[in-house]
Amino acid sequence: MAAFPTVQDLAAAKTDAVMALWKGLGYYSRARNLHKTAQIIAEERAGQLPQNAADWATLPGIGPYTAAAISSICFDEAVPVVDGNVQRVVSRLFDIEDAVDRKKGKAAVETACLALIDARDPGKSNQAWMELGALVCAPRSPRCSECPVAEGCLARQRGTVSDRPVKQPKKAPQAVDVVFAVHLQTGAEGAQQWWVERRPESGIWSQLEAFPCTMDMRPKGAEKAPDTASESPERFGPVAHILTHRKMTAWFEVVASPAPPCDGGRWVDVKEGTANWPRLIDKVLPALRDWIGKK
DNA sequence: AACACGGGGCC
DNA sequence: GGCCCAGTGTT
Repeated sequence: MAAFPTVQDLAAAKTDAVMALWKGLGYYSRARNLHKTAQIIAEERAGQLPQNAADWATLPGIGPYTAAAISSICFDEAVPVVDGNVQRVVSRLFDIEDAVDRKKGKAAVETACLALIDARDPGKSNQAWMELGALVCAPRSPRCSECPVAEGCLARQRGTVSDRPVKQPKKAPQAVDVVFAVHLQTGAEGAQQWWVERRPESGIWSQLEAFPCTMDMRPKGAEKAPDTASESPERFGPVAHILTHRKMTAWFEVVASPAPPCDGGRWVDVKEGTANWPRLIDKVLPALRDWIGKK
């Protein structure tokens, strides 16, 4: 607000300036979308803000939650603001058995919310329900004795508070075997170097650098690495690494074949050289250097 | 519907 | 130190 007090200021700002202020907050696409939205409002809408939730939701970065929050708080529109807190409060109040992150359960929460909005001040009402979830109707150890609506809470009457909200069971991360090919050479100055390639634009580790690698999904249910992939004098590993949806097991194999010359690849000093590594590689680098040194 | 984004809170 | 959280956009 200090740097860009008006929509016009934000619209006129350089992307770098916006990103610099956002630094450290995460979710950088939000800053880009905010900037884009300011430009749309300033340049295509003559500086006029949308006046209702449906119109707000057409702008980049504004989804149902933000559209409802802005419209109810700023324009007194009686639309429910459904965030994680409200999902919890409402699913307990009405003891909703459907998963709140599925269509049916979402709709049930939304419908119940409509009955909860105080039309005298929709913005305050929405903020109150969110705050109730944040401070009283906590995920664990909710303070039911301090809750102003405990009397009418169905989950409390039925003893299902700790079972609400129901969420769709998330599927187990898939097991993946990764074999990195470590090509080595002795550089012009006599330093040992390894071959590093830029990752593709999309998919895992995009924008980063890594050793060339193959990735094999393990058959469903297979937890242990197949014997053929297990430890051998030729490869360093196994290295376990967990991502949001993948459970990786990695090996690093020094290969005899010459490094594949390609655009976006380069030789990096094993000792000093740095690259934009994925965390998986970053964390094993010291041990990997050690292992190569002993070979 | 599944997944990525990136920090912070919590155990 | 690892696990989970939660809106939005993309696939």
